[in-house]
Amino acid sequence: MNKKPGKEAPLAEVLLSMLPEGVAAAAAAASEGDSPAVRQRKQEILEASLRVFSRKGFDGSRTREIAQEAGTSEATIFKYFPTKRHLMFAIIEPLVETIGRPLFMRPVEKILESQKGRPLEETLTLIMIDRWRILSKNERLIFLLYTEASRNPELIEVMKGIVIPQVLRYLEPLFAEASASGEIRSDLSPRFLTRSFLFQVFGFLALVRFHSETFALDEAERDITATVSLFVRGLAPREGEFK
Amino acid sequence: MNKKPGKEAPLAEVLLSMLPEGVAAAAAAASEGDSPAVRQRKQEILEASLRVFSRKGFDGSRTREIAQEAGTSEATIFKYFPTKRHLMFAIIEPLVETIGRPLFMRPVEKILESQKGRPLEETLTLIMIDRWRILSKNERLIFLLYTEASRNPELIEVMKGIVIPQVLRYLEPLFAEASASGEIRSDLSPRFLTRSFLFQVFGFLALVRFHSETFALDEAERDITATVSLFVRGLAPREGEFK
DNA sequence: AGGGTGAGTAAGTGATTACTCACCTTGCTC
DNA sequence: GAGCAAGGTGAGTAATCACTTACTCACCCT
Repeated sequence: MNKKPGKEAPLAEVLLSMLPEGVAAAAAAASEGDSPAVRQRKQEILEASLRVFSRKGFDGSRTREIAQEAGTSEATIFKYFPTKRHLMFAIIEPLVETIGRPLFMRPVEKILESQKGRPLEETLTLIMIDRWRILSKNERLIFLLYTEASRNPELIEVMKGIVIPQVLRYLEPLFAEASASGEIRSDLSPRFLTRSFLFQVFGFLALVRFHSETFALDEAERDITATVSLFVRGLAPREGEFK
Repeated sequence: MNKKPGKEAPLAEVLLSMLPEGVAAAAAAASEGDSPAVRQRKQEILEASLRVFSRKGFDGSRTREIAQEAGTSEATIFKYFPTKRHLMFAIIEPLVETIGRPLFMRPVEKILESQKGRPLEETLTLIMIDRWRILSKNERLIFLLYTEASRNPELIEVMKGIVIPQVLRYLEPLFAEASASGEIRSDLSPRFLTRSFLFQVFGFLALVRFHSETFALDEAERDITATVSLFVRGLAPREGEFK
C-alpha cells in the first residue's frame, strides 16, 4: 500500500504493507482459533522455516525444503500460510513486535531499577550479559532478521524508528547521570558514550556469536565482565583515583 | 570437488571448488587477452552486477535486471560469464584475493613500521582510520561479501583461515609490546586486548557504515580518534599517571 | 452404518528464470 | 563492395518454483 511509512507508523501496519497487496489482512489472522493439533503443525512449520531461512536466506529457500524439514507437504504449508512471504513475516513479526514494545527492554529496565546508586560498571555488565543471553536464545531468529533487514529498507526503517530510540532512551540517562555525579569524566557527551558502548556490545555480540569458532571465548560472561571493565576504566575521571 | 578444503587451501582453489563442476576452469580465465572494448563491457557488467547483488543479494538478483543496469542484453552477459555464479565470483574473488594476500594488510604494516616507538593510541587511531577509509571505498563489495559469506560456509572458512590470522599477526605483538613496556597494564592477555580492540573496530565499522543514518557521525575521523582514545585510556596502568 | 468434518497430500499449473542459439550489425581489408 | 570477423542480441527453451486443485484418510457423532 503505502511505500514510505511515517516515522511512527505502527509496526504491524508496516509489516503488513510489505506483503503482497490484497492479501495483507490475512497475515493478521493469528493462531487463536486453532485446535492444538493445528497449532502444533503450524509451530513445526515455523520452526522448520526458521531453520531453512536462516541457513539459506529468504530467496535461497525453497518451500519444498521447508516442507521436508517440517515433515509435511508443501500443500499443508500453503494451507496455513497463504504465501512464502507471509511465512517469513509470521516468523519475524513476533520478534519485531517484541523488540518494538517495552517487553524487549523490560529486562534492562528492571536492571536499571534495581541498580540505582550502584557503580556504572556493574550496571553495564549486567545489561550486556542480559543482552548476550537474549541473543544466545534467539540466535537464528536475530540472524535472519539482521540479514533480511539489510535487503529490506522498510524493515530497517522499523528498526531505526523503534529499537534505537528505545535503547538510547535507557542508556543515555545512565551515562548522563554518571557523568554529572562525577563517577565518569564529563567532557564526553552522553550520546557519544552511549554510541561507544553500543559499538562495543554490537561488535562483541556479532563477532563472538556469528563467528564463534574464530573468536572463541574462554567463558562468555567472564569475558563480558572484562570487556565492560575495560570500557569503564576508560571513562574514569582524569585526576581522580580508581574506585 | 573437495568439500572440506584443508586449513591452508589456496584461495583460488577454494573459490573454484564452489563453482559448478566441470566449468570451474573457465572461471580462472581472466580478462587478459581481451580487446579494450570487451574489457570495458565486462567492467560495466561487473559494476552493474555488484550494484544489483549488493542491493538484492545473489539469490534475489535477476540476470535481466543486471543486463538492464549494465545497458546490455542478457545474452551478452552470458557470452562473457558462463553462469550467474561465475559472475558473482568474478566480483568477489579479487576482494578475497586482496584480503588474503598481504596487500590488504600492507597499509597496516606500513603504519606499524613508521610508528615504531610512538604511543599506542596514535598507532591504533591511524590503523582504525585507515580501515575506515578502505571500508568506505569498498562499501558495496564488502557488504556483499559479508552477507553472502553468511550463506556460504566455505567463504567463511576462507575468511577465518586467512583474514583473522593476518589481523592477529599484526595486532597481537603490538599489544604484547605495549604491555611489556609498561605503556599499558599487563594483567590482560594480548589476545584478549586484540579481541577487544577488534570488537570496537567492528562494531564501529558495521553500525556506522551500514546503518549510517541511525548512527550518524558528526565527523568520522574525529569520532574514531575519540573512540580509540577511550579504549586506550581503559588500558592505562593502574597507579600510573596519564600521559 | 454413514455422513460430516478437519487434516493432509500427490499431482499438477502457470509464471519465472538462468541460460542458448541463430542471426544481425558494424567496421575493416583487399 | 564483397568477404569477414568481432561484438551484440531477440526470441526462444528447459527447468524450477511458488502456489492450487482435487482428492484421500481418519475420526467423530448420531
